[in-house]
Amino acid sequence: MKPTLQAVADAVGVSRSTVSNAYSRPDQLSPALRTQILAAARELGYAGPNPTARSLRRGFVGAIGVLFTSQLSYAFTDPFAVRFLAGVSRAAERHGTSLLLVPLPDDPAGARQAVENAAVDGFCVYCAGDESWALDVIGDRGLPYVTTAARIGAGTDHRYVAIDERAAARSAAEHVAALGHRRVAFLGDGVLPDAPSGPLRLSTADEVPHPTTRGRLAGFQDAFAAVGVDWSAVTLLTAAGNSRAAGADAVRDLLADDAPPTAVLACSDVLALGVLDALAARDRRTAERHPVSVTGFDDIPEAAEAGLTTVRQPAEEKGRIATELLLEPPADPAAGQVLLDTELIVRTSTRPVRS
Amino acid sequence: MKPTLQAVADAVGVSRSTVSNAYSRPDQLSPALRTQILAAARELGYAGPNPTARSLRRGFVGAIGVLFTSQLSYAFTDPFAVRFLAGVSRAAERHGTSLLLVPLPDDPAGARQAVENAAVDGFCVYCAGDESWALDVIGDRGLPYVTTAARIGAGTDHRYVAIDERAAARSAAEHVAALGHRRVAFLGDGVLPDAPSGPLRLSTADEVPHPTTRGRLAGFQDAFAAVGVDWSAVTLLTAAGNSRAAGADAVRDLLADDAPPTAVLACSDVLALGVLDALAARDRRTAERHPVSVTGFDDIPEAAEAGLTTVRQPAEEKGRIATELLLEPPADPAAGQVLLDTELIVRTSTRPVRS
DNA sequence: ACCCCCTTCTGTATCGATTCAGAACTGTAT
DNA sequence: ATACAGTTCTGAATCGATACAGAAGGGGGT
Repeated sequence: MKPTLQAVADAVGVSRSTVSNAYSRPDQLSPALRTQILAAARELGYAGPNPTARSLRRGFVGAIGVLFTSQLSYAFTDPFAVRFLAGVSRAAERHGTSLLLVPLPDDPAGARQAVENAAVDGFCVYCAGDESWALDVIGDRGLPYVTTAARIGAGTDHRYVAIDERAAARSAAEHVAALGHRRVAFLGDGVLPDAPSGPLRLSTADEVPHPTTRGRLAGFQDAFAAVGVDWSAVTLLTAAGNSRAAGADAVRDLLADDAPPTAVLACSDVLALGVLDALAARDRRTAERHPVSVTGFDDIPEAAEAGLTTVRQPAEEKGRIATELLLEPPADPAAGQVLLDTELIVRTSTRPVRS
Repeated sequence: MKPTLQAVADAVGVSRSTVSNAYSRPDQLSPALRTQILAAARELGYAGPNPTARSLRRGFVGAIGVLFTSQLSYAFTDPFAVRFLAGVSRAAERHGTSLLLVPLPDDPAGARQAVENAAVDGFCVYCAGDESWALDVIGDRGLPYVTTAARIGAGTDHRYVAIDERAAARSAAEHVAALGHRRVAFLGDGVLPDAPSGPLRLSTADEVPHPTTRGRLAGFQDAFAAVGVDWSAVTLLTAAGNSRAAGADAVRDLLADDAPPTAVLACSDVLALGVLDALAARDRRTAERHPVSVTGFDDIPEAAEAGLTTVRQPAEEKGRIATELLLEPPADPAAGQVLLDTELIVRTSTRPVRS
């Protein structure tokens, strides 16, 4: 059995409080006694106060939870999420706060419990699906949280760091529209939950449950509606998961059409890269006859190498700011609602439509 | 003030134990009462048992610590570390265990405390520097740990998942030697602590403190010694940090020499990519006059795109196995010491020396 | 000498739950 | 009617520390 504070106190012949002070408040006892206590502790193999007991008594933990509303291991697959995490860890590092990555089981009850049982002082929620249930649980626990998307219907004290998804997506779509493209496809991840990869019919973007995807699709729609391309004229594609493979799967059949779209607008770089993969896999003649422009979203490092036209959003900064917002809440609630700038990065994956 | 278990008990008119059972051992009370208790809890805004108190009483936490013996944010910068983390998270996910990423302050005392204060059931230690102090602290706390490198002088019960660094490095060096290269440079990260980027003199690889780097340098040396190239004839380079920029910095001066080495063997892909950057930055004439072969180590995704010859080690598997070893220790201690296979991947960055 | 203050240390209450032996109650077999 | 076995619930002890009010001891000023 590992020795406790009490054991050390007994060994030295002082009270528990004094030993506690030796560790946590050195100014409360004489240096000589402190040295003696620490020596005795080493002797006994006491490695310092039990973190759990300390947290219980002190009322705080020194760790924040990071929640991905999707598989945790997915977070390490998406370069954007990794950059976000890098930002989070940088801010946490500065505050001496640890990061608790909480995996969420697939079943709702289990996921709920995971959030209830996390020993943390607050949550940084990376929105990648339906997270409102989690925010409710966190709220019930009385813990603060910060999200990466504005929560609809939340009060003015709700802190978040987001981008204007719709405007950002529109900027990409306007660029593509300006190049003359009129027969286009929109590609999103999980546009409708559980829908298989491939085309989908939807009367309006409002039907998409996930707010980020909804916003981006709406932005695409805005730009094309402005040049007279009706929503019903665009092909809407969904991918089963935000992965390169899923992106490729989603467009494969469409590309085999007689008259495939001249441009595909994807809701993420990862999906867009998958589209590029699928395009590269076509035979030479098809590729020449039907060139396809592609845009992504996020501007992950791989996008530059692939020459992908995309919308850049500052990933690391998003993570860093979110964490800072959580760890040191601004006095002014308005300062807790951050909208980051985005920038259209034009590369070689978008070209004028062949006339 | 958030309600406690006691508050719920009082509201329903039962004992604390019963409320506790309602959450943790549903079979210990009648379904009717349980329903009533949960309803009352919801009513009061009680979000379930306090995780910290529960951990204290139960004696375990449900989280494992992940320790990078370097800046935590660095972990998200190195693709190899990210793949490793992906493996860790996959295994943790399956066990319903959370991951506590602990940032280590620069000062030794603070770093020690960070390890002492982490509320976890065990540690997964990613070796990337000097970690023996941390292992000592973890051991003193009576917690289990798994490392990514064999610990010298550790007992047969020490669990780790590693590769044969020396043999792996030798395989790369033999390939380069077979291509006829004799004037070569070895490049490592932090070959000597605090040494600035650039050349270094060392009488033997044994002087390198970090075991991984030491093993790899020794492996390089083995192969070249076998073809008659003495240790004193190779240029030893150190980089200040495992980054592309540091790798480029380390070789820049050397490349400007009249007779630069014909090959650079790096201890990581990240450094090797930096070398490629530096090579690409030379003017055309120099590049043609002095072609340089380059090898890396790890086989990160970027290596393939860059055509980098490298030694592949299974990153995700390393993380996954390490975590499994921690969470479900094998009965047979020998099964706790895993050596993974490596494979030399020959690409275009190595070519026969010009005769 | 006396009083007061300051430093150093002690004792007790407390953080919020879980555990486990046993009490109370119910129903069943004898 | 009695004993016995289950089920359901209770109470006290416990996990390992920290906070805070106050006791003890030492020194300076008058």
